[in-house]
Order: sequence, then structure tokens, then C-alpha cells
Amino acid sequence: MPEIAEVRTVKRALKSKIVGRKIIDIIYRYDGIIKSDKEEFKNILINKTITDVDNFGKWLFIKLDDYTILSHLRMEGKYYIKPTEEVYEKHEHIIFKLDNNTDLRYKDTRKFGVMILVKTKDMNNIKEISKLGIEPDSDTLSKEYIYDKIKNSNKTIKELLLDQTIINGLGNIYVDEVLFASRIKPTRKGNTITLEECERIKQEGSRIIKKATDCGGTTIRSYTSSLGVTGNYQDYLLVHTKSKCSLCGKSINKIRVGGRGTYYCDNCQK
DNA sequence: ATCTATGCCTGGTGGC
DNA sequence: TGCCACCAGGCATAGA
Repeated sequence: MPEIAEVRTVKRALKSKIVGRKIIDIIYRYDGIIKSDKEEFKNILINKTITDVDNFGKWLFIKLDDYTILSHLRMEGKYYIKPTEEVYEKHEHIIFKLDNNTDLRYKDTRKFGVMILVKTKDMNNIKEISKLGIEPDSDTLSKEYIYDKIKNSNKTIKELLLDQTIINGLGNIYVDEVLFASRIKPTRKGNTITLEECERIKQEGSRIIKKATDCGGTTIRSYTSSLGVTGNYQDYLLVHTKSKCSLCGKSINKIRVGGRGTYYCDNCQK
């Protein structure tokens, strides 16, 4: 699943390829992805020029002056740039025809992704965006902030780190990595995590996300290249999908926490 | 407020 | 080989 590092990678690639391009038509092959008014989406966007691409956590923003497409890739959403005459592939649901004989195509096998068209000036008031927390490698993230958000919670630390309203952008893979690097068991309740451990979460989260962003994200399972971009952070994963602990050599446990497949080392994580 | 269950989806897998 | 139940999971929403 694309997490913050992968979304940043998509953002960079898109930015270099579509800024300055005008949308001349939009084809819906499956319009369930569009969560705002589907007709308005087309009517407003056709003939608009893409001015910027940005992201906040896992949300991607495609900006067109006064309007912005909020795009969330969820599990398997991907963007591709293709010559307009190329035959559509299965699961290419939304086709943006651009003014240079290319298409921006949104492909999403499981159709979990969403697009919402909003006025750019209202963007930060949209509930999906306004509720988001602080990005894991932001300078404004502090151990006190994390501690304050989790200290009274009976939820597991794994669930809390997946909560986008606390830290914005971590998904299943990076939460496992952050907890391993912080030496904290994913099943610990939020109210047992110390301030010192929050500092480790902050430091390791920042380090891991910066490194993963530099690597272009992680490419495993079906989360392969989007826009022809392939990340290589999977070479640095220490616990997620692993069977042996790189520190102690014991078996990595795979359990379910909060309904998610979770990898951890029972020996190294306390 | 907070928790649990459900729905959204398709492709891959394992059992028979 | 084919059929089928089940699972993967980010997030919203409804119900308890």
C-alpha cells in the first residue's frame, strides 16, 4: 500500500510530467472512485491547466488554480502517463486526456482509492484533510505531542501509529519498522508507552521515513511501479515480511493487531 | 466518547 | 483441473 514515502515519490514524478498540461477530456471507465459530484468533476476540470502537485501524508493533491483534486491511493491506486492511443488496460478507471497526446491514467485493481474535487481555498477545511495529524519527519513533531495523544489510550501502539489523525502518513509497513527500530512491541497499550519511548518513536519514524523517501519508497507485493518509478526501501526493511530477526537471529512473529498483519521480534521488542 | 462490525473490492491462495 | 471459501487492508460509517 502506498504510504507517505511512496506518495511523495508519485508526487515528484507527476510534478515533472503533468504540471503545465491542460486537461482536454476525462473518461470514466469506472466512476466509483469519484466521491464528489461526478458530472461536476468533469465539467469543472475539462479545459483547466494543472499548476502543481503536492501531498500531505498519504493524500495527493493535483492542483488546477482554483480547484484541487484530492486523491487517495488507498491500497493499490497508481498513476500512469501513456500515449493517448494506447489500449486501455483492465482497471484503468479514470482517464485524464491531456493536451500533448498523452493520458494521465488512474489504475486501481481493488477500486479502494478515492478522488474528491474541492475548491483550493476550501481544501484545508475539508474533513478528510483537516483532521490529519503531523507528518512523521516533520520538525514540528515532538515526543510530548505523541505522548499526549496516546497516554490515555487503551488501544495498541500499532493502532495508534496507524491513526492518521495522530501521525499522518504511516501505514502498515512503516509502523512495523518504526516499532522494531524503537524496540517496542506492537501490542503494548498506548497508556504504557513512556515519554522516552515516544522520543524513540519520533526519532526512528523520522529517520525511516526520510530514508524511505530518499529510496523512492518500498516496492513489495502488488505495490509495484507507478509512473515507471520503482522504490528500493524494501532492501532496508528489518522486520516487515521477514522471517528471522536481523539483530538476534530468532524467528520474527507474525500476528494480527487491530486487524492488520503485524511482524515483530518478541526477543528484541519490549 | 469509544468500541465493534461492516462495506468497499479483486486477485491470489489453499483445500478438496 | 476446476471450484470455492477465504484473506489481504486503509478508511468511512453505522450501530451498540
